[in-house]
Amino acid sequence: MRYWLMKSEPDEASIDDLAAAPGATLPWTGVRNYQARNFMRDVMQPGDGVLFYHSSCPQPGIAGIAQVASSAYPDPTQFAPDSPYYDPKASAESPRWMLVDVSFVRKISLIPLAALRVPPELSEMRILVKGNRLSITPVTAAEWRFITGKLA
DNA sequence: GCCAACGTTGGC
DNA sequence: GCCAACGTTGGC
Repeated sequence: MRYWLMKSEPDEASIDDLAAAPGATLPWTGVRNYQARNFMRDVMQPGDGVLFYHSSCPQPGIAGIAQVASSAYPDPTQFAPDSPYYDPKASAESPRWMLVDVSFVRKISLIPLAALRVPPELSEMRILVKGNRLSITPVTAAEWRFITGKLA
């Protein structure tokens, strides 16, 4: 069992959108970065814990808890010419981009980015390292416990 | 809108 | 394989 932080722009898919989705589950479409893809393809397992992070918005921060709900399979948006995530170099025979399904666990009162930067226990979090842009990053068990342990 | 930081592309 | 140019991310 591993833990992850996954960024989503709330305009695209917020924690409320996830909760409202059919089965409270969404396919994590649109990842077009190899490192993030490899995490989903090679390392993630159903049941892994996910910190659902809102990015590129007025209040960036952790907005909820989710979990990995499938093993990896090809991201269908790479094959859709009308999708912003279309990749002409991908084909059904050799898909480039893989994703997992993510399920809602619960919403939390937002933990702002600025609050994450305060405790020394979280100072090594990948999300907080300067220059980090990865949309999916591993979270250690200690970081997970520290964050989820403080929730009401 | 700005800008730092990073990833990808493509010519050589 | 190098590296400059370009595009993107994402907080502020």
